[in-house]
Amino acid sequence: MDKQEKRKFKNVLYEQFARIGKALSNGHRLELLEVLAQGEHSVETLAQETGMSIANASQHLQVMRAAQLVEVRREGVYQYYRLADAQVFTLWQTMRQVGESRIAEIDRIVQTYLHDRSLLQPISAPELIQRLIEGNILLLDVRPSEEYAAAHLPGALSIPVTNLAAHLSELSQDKEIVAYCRGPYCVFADEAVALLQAHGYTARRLEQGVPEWRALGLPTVIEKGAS
Amino acid sequence: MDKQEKRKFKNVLYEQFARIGKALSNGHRLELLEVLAQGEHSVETLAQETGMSIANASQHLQVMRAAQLVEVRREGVYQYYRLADAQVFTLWQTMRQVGESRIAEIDRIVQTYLHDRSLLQPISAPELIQRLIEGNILLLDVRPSEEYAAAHLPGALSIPVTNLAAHLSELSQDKEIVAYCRGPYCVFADEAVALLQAHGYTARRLEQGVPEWRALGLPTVIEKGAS
DNA sequence: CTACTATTCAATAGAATACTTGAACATATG
DNA sequence: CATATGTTCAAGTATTCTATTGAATAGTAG
Repeated sequence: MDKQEKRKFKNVLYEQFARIGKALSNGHRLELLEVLAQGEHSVETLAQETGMSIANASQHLQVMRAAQLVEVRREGVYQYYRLADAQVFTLWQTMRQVGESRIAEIDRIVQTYLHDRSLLQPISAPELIQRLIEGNILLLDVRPSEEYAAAHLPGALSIPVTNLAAHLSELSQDKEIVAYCRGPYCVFADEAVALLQAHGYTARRLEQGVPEWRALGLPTVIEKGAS
Repeated sequence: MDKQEKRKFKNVLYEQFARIGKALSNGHRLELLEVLAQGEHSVETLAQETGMSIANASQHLQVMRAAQLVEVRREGVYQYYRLADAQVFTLWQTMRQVGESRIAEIDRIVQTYLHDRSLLQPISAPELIQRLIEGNILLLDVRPSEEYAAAHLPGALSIPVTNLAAHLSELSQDKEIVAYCRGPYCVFADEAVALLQAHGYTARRLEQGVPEWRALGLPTVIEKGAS
C-alpha cells in the first residue's frame, strides 16, 4: 500500500465514521433520539413531541436512518421509528456526559430554565431501590402511557403528567411519592413533583429516566401486548 | 414554565449538545482526534499526518476547540493541540464501536485496503500480557518517536516503522516480536509485521493501540522529560 | 373504485461548512 | 532592529444542510 493509497483509505474510512457524527450534529435529531430511547414512536408523535413539522421530522429521521442509528417498521399507515440498537443510546449518553462535563453553557441553560430543581429533592437509582425494598414508596411514571407500555420501572404506576391533576384523589398521602420520566432533561417529573408538593404530598424526582435505568443494568417491565 | 418556554429550553439545550456532534461530523476531524489520542502534536505535524494543508488543519482544530474537545498550549512558535479529556477518547471509541457494528461499509473498506490482515496474526491485550510475563516476547512500538515519548507500553522498544528496515540487525530472531501502533486503523504495525515476517522473524500485530490499551485500564509509561 | 390519512418526496431559498489563497500575527533568532 | 517560521485570519467559491411548501405515494376504510 503506497502513500497515496493509504491516504485514500483513511479518507474513505473516517468519512464513514463521520456519517454518525453528522447524524448527531443537529439539536432536533438529538431530541428525537432521546424520545426514541423511550421506545418506538410514529413520525406524527415524534413531530409533536419535538415541536417540528411532520415533513421536517420525517427528513431528520431519514438522516439518522441513513446513518443506521434508527430503524423503521410500518404498521398500517404509521411508520414506527426506533433506535437501531442499545449501543446508540450508549453513544448519546457518552456524548451527553462529555457535554455536561465540558460545555459550561449546558449547565447554565439547565440552571436558567430549571432553576429550582434542587427543591425537587432528586433521588438516585440505588437510593430508590433501597426505599422500594423497604416498601414505603409510591413510584410514579408520568410519561405518556404508550411509553409506559413500551417499558417502565418495576412496580411503577402510570399517570401521565397531563392527567395528574385529575387523578390526585387516587393517590394516598401516606407514602412518599417518587416520580420519574424520560431522563435528566425531561421536565414531566419536575412538573409532577411540583404539583404533588403543592397539594401536600411528599414527593421527589428520580434522577434517572427509563433508558438510564436500563443502561445501569436494572430491570424494566414491558406491558403485555406492547412490542 | 409554559409550553413555549419549554420548547425554547429543549431547543437551546440540544443545540449545545449538537456542538459536539458537529465537531465529530467530519472525517478529517475524526482522523485528527485519533492522532491526538497518541498525545499532543503541533499543527504542522497534524497537517502532515492527516494529509491536510496547514490552514485547513488549523481550522478543523479550532472547530474542535470551540466544542471543547481539544485544548492548545503554546511553546515557542508551536501550538500543541491535545485531547481535552480522556472522556473525549471514550466518546470517539464509542462512536467507532457503533460504526463498526452498524455500518457495513466500514468493514468493507477495511477488507478492501487491509485485505491480508489476518496473516499478521493479531494478538489481544490479555494474551500479550500473558506472553510478556512468560518473557519470550519483544514488544515493538513502531509509531513516531515523539508519540513513544508521550506514552508507550511498558517494556516496549521504540523503532519507528520508517526506520525499521535500517535497524533490523539490532533485533534478534530468538524472540517472537509483537508490534503495535496507534490503533485498529493504523497501518504502521501492519507494515512492520509484514517487513519482519519477510526477513524471517516471527512477528505479530497487537490488536490495540496505545489509547485503547490505556482505556482498558492498563498502564503506560511516559518518557522522562515528556509532558 | 373513492376518500382519507400518514408519510415521503421534490423543489426552493437561505444558512452553514469546507477548502484554498494570500495576508496578518506571534514568537524566536541574528 | 530585520528576518524567518509556525499559526491564524479573512475573503471567496463551491458544496452541503435546514426548513418550508406543496405534490406524490402507500396504506386503510367505505
